[in-house]
Amino acid sequence: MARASSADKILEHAAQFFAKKGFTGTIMDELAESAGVNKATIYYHFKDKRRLYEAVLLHHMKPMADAILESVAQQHSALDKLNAYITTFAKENGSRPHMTSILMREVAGGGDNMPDTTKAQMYRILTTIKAIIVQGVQEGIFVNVSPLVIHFMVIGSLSFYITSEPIRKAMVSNDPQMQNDFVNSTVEDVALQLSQMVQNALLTKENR
Amino acid sequence: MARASSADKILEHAAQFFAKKGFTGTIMDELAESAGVNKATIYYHFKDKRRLYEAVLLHHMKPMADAILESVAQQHSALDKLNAYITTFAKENGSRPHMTSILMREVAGGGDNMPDTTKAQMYRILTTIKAIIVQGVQEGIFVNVSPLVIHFMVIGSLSFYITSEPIRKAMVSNDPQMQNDFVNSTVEDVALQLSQMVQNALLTKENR
Amino acid sequence: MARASSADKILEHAAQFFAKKGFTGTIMDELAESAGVNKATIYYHFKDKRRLYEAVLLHHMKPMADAILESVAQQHSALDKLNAYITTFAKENGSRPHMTSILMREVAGGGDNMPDTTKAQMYRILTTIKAIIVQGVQEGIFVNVSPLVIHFMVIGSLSFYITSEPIRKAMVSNDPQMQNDFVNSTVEDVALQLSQMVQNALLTKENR
Amino acid sequence: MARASSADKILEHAAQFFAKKGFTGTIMDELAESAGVNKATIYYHFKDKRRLYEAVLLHHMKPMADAILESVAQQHSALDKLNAYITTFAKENGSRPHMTSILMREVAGGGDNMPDTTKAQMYRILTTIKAIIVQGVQEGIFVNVSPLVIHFMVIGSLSFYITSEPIRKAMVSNDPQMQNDFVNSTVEDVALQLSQMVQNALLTKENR
DNA sequence: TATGAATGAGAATTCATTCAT
DNA sequence: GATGAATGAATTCTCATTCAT
Repeated sequence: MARASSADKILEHAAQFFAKKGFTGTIMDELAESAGVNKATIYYHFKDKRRLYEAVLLHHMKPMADAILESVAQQHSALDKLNAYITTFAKENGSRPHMTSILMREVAGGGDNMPDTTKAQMYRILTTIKAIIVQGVQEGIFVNVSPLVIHFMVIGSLSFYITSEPIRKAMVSNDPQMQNDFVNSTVEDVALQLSQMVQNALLTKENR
Repeated sequence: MARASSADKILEHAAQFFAKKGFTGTIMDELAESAGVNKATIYYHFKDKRRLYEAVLLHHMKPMADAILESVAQQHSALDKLNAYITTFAKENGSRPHMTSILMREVAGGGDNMPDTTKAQMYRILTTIKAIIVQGVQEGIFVNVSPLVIHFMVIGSLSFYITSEPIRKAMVSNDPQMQNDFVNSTVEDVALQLSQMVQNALLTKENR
Repeated sequence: MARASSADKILEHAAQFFAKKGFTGTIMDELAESAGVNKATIYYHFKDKRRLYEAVLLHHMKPMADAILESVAQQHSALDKLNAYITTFAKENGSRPHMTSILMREVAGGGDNMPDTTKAQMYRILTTIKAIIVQGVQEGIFVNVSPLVIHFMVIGSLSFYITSEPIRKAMVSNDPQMQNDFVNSTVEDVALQLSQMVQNALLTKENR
Repeated sequence: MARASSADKILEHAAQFFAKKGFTGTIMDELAESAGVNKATIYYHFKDKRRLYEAVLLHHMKPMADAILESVAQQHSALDKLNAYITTFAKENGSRPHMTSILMREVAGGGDNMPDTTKAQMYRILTTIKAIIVQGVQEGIFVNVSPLVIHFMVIGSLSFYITSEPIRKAMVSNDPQMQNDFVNSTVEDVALQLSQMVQNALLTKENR
């Protein structure tokens, strides 16, 4: 396997930094050192900090959205699609925790510096959940509920769960009793419980 | 009513800036101009940027946690407490959207910048939901589920809902059809739906 | 007399640097050190390098153009005006050699980064010589010649004379015989000779 | 005709850049792109920026000085020599406007960056005008005047005329009336008028 | 309380130059 | 001859903070 190129290393470390420190909190000097390249090399490949940021987002968002849409497309019933949606969303975000953090910051900041390419991918994901719910309602198995609420319930729950890991760890270090409740679970566990809850919330009485 | 003091104006505009731009993204010069005060005046009142940040958080977090704990304390059954928890959390955050954004950023960043006073308030809130669920399980009406998952479901859903408003607006401006689904709803609506869903998820079959 | 303010000191040293090194050749660090102020102080007063440059030009160009127009206005005949024009132009430039250098660079570069305010002052000067020549032609004492050629003859000769001093000195250091011809003369001398020549060139035969 | 070699293209574009932007203002990346070659190719051919600059100057200065000295040498009387000097100087510079700009910048900057080879050529030109005037004085047809003043009058007038073309064009674009005076003339025209004026200035009364 | 001026310590970006291929 | 990648050394600009008034 080929050694990771400079550009790849930069992209990888940049994702970590942007996640942990945010855009303004990320310092190019530190990033360069962390990635093991000269600072000017970052500029050679990405022109400037903002474009590096955009490159990082693009690098993750498209595959993530692709994975979600694909896994949903492979299912037929609205219920299976919903589960696929939640599961894949959880899996993708769980394996790209940096991206989750970055997107949370973007949401918190009103998305003002979210590149259009990223917005486009978010829109694809949002459109997908909407279609699933519309289908479920037509199938007569879902109550008529705002797709938006469902969407935010899913991404909100999972995003907070994924990104809150360090905080949870810090919290329980003061209170070992909470260890079990707060730390020892996986994204998959949470996704499963979430699936169950969302089903309970969405399914009409006669379909539960 | 007394004219807002310099310190109050600073606090107010600082909350906006920290929410919109984050801690590192907030520039003291811009804050001063926005608040209509001299930059040195900020330093006179708050010593430095970090202490200003802490003042902003403290200013909002304590009342918020107080309100939640109080409203929960006024209820007796676990179910009523749960509803009070969700409703008050939603109301408090809905009226302090800046705080919601700031906390989301903190979570995204691993809480490294979060002052201990803020952590303490978050801990109070977290402890409350845990107690509610424990009570519900003891009452035999709740299934035994991780309080953490419930907590993140609530704060995740609501936080994303509240903070995503500008993004949602931007999204629908391209697609007026989505207007109804994506924008025309209130935090209260969402809190109600969320309450219902969380109940469905938590209540044992015989209690639904 | 008040001590020179930081802004004044910066302006003064900046003129020297821009004259000697050009815009791109001027290094803010060096300028700050030379002016005895902190680098950030330059930015505090002038925002950025370009605006500092513009401030320097504005600071000199307006008084220079004013002086020329005034001295011309005090004369009545075209011939006296012409002499006033040349003499004042020479005196003003002789006492602001930095400005002369800066303007030469601007001319050499096509004026692309000459601020509009500077262009406006140059235009005033150019308009003045034109009016003088038109008047002289109407008075019947000047031959009909392009004012532009006269203008460039005057500013070209004087600008080269003024700015070439260091080069001339360097040249004669190799050839002491040339000392007399090349160095020992003043701007006033040259202006006088120039006046004489321009008169000879402009006056109709019967008026010489 | 052979396709221009890389080195030729570089030399050509470098002259443009050095004229338009100056030495420090010329950026190797931009030059490479403009010349359509890889940046490293410039270094392959010219070693470094300074040597490229020297190559550009040498490429033009020697032929220019040669042409002037030759054309002067073909004349016998001081008057004819003077005319040849002015005419050839104008023609050479008119056909190498980049060189004129570069030399103006050098003069403006005190010649610190001027390579010795270039200084040598300038010295040849300067020596020539001096010899012409000395001869004219000996012939009894020229008044005794500083050759330096004559020299600067000639090169100043012509240099400003040649290099100011873009500025003049910009000026008249606002004032079409000036079109005729300011733009529609050629270097040859100006050289002719200049010759006439310099003759009037130099010739003793009885020889005019 | 409040402020205009000033600044030290960064932080982003630039740019001439080199080098392996 | 030529080039894409990489870099060291600047260089411009920023920003939290201080201080005299």
